[in-house]
Amino acid sequence: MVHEARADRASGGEPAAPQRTAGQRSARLPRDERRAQLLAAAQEVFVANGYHGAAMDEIAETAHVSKPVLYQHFPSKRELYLALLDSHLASLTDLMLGALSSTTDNDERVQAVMRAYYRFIASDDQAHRLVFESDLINDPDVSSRLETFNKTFADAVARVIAEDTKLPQLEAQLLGRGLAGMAQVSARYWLETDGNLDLDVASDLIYRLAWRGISRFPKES
Amino acid sequence: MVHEARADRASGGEPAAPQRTAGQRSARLPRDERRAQLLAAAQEVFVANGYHGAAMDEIAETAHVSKPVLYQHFPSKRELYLALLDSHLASLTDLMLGALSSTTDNDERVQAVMRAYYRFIASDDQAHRLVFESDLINDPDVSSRLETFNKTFADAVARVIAEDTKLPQLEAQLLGRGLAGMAQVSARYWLETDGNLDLDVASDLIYRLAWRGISRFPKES
DNA sequence: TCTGTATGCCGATCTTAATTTCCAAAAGGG
DNA sequence: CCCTTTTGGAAATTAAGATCGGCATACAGA
Repeated sequence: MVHEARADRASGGEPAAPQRTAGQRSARLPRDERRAQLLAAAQEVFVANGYHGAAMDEIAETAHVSKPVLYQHFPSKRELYLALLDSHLASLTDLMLGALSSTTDNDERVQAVMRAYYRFIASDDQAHRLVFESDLINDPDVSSRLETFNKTFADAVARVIAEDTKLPQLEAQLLGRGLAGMAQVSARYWLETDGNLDLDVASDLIYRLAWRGISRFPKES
Repeated sequence: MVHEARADRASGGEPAAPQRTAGQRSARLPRDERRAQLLAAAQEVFVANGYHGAAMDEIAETAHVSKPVLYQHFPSKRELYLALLDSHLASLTDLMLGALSSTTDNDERVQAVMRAYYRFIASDDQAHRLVFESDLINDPDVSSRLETFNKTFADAVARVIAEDTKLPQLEAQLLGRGLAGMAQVSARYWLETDGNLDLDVASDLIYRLAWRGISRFPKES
């Protein structure tokens, strides 16, 4: 059951239709399109199995392509993973910073950020599994990229906090990290119990929890 | 440079002293002690390299023991890891539930829980890296154990929240998960920037953030 | 239309690395 | 002194990442 669909190339040169039916090896593709397709296949397999659980064999198979093709586009499994991670982190960063600059009111800012976070987690490519549940965290490149993102995000939140509470940098940053963690963890939990709670209801709940916590935060208890 | 410390056995049978100097292969040990020693060595290597980065070779070497000895105590690398994970999760659960039952005042409860969390993260065996930064999360056994712990903890917090706010189960649980995430993430950040902020100061900051957020949480904004 | 060239693609290996096991030697108790 | 238990060197096994050489296809220019 390995070579079930190979007759197309062996049976003469008749090019017939340029597009093949699903389940076949793909026809020749321009480099860019092939690359995009490989990334999509890798995304699927990485999300389903994690980095270590994913085999290059399976990624190639998912893309209906042989392994050498994969290696013509990405020098290694690790590079392939990093390409996906970078792409997701870039778009997530855009979402976050966009939400932060969507208003000048800090209250609304927190609400917008939380909602953006939930939207990202809910996005149907399950990018969050690659980003927040990576099993390659020990790789220095992976952890440094994640740390860069977390810092960017937490610092932005910390600025809002510092502005609203006059708390010193260091402490505002700790709170920023805490709120970032709250968003991440609660959103992932919400996703698993989806159907029970609407996205906006859930993210608003967390937003109110966060905002009540930080607004006019007292320096002494 | 692989077998640098192997002269003891090759150079005649002279048993000399029953205990060896450090760096040598160990003497015979009662089964329990040997097991404990192996667990300690595994803990060290797993923490330093993650599950996938850790080699049974290195664990055996760290314990000054050969690989077959390791396999006489643990049937596989995975079982060895699970034994450690179980042990850490059990003690963490104890810490949490202990903190929750240390008082009947919800305000103080939250403070005690946060402090306990920070203490666990700060514990010098770095157990938190095995628990919260595992690169074996895709293993069903690992993730189910983690989920069990998270549920236990978040449910306990959710009970406090429900009591204080009259919020429905579902929403209280979401907030519970969020606060658990806040504790985890902020504590790990705090650990990395240690020296800048005292444990009690940091955990109190987070506790106040959490308590302000949840106490008398309004059902409508 | 014919031919040369560059590009895309694949089957079949190669290689490495890490877990797991085999078997003979040593240690210690009765 | 023998017999059971424990130990380690070395090797078997497996699995997965990475590669080699050749074949087919599209297309440009004559």
